[in-house]
Amino acid sequence: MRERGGKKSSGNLHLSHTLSLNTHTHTHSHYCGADYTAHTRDSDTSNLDHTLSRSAMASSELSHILNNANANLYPSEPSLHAASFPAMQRSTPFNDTHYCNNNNNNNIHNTVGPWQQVNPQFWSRRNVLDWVDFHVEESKYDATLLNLDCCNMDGSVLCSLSRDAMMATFGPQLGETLHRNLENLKHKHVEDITQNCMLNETYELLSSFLLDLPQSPFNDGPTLDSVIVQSVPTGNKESDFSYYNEYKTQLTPGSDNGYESYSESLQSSITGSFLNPSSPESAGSDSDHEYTETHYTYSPKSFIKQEPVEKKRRGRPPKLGRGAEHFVENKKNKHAPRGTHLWEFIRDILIHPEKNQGLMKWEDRRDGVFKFLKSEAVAQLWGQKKKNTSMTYEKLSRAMRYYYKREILERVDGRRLVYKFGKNSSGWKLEELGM
DNA sequence: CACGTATTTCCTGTTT
DNA sequence: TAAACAGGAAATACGT
Repeated sequence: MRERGGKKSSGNLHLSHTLSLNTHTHTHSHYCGADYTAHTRDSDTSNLDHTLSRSAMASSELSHILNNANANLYPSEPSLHAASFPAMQRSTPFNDTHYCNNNNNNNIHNTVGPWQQVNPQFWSRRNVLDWVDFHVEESKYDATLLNLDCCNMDGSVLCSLSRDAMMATFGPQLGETLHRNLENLKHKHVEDITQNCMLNETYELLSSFLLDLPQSPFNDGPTLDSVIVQSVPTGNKESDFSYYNEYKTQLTPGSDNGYESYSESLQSSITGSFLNPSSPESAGSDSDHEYTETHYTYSPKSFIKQEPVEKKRRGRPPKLGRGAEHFVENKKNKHAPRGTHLWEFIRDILIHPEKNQGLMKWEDRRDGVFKFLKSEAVAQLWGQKKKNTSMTYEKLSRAMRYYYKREILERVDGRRLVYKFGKNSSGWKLEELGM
């Protein structure tokens, strides 16, 4: 699993091995597809994945990529388990060069792990471990100086660590390297998500998208480039991440299942692209959030946390950046188009079962009862749509609960992750959809 | 600018 | 025990 081009670990401790011996928290081969006996899964999800994997094979390259990823992540599917990462790597602009921008090792091109494909936020503990291990080896750091317990965290926890926490955890030397690399990975992943999103929307949905824009400047003869350029975020991504990091003070340990983490991140970055062609925000740009950051100064002996310059923002993040606002204004005058609200977003995922890749499913199609299968992935997708990287299912579900009172949703008691559309919702019934 | 709406964030407590 | 669920309270963006 940690082949990395056959490179030997030059006397350094293999962290992943050591830690897994200590903790027994890891299942094996989350992403290599070699050993898949350890996984057990919800049968609902499993069945759905079978279905979706089949249907997904038909169309785009991204679907193909997703299947390959699923094969690695859900290796219990016998027909798919042989597929491997090359397709994924091809699909993402995320490359070794970028990843390796902090070091000069020649072996690097062969030694990066699958974790590099994935938003660090979704890393499993195993991924975190591999990532730390990689840097320990690259920097010839003496791993015996590391407290292995400190590596026992998943990506969401890792991402929530501030710079000084990283230093404290991994020591000044390694901590600095890791911090810098993590920031790069996070930033790069945001770009990847955006690019994936744009390309999918553009290629898959360009015609309907443009047809939907009677007032758009594109009527003069839009080009793919013009769409993409207008859609690329211009905001300060760093602020988005610090926003996320600083808010995530309560560290909720994420799933420890590597396959799930991979899957969810892929679904966040890939599946989301298919959804809501008419949503303005999905084509919008980052806003110039002015979230204040906590600043740190470093001195050899101490880390001094400086007080934030301003108070931290709370509540709803800005919908769109200025550039995109412009764009959307042209797109549709004034009124919020279909897909703007959370319940519409959820509905739109549900009414495109062939494209939702197992994020959600109908429990009772006629009654409008549905279930979140990958709640955190849906939340991430919603966050992606709203340009809010800190969205979680917990927060999304709070918004869902507000719908009960408005009768957009009805309660479904005793069933976790299950909701039902209420009388004030629309657009989901078979009749309404002409089916 | 005030106000209403629709979240988003945070929190405490409860249930599964 | 962790993950969901429930809702109150407050913050925030955005439209009117």
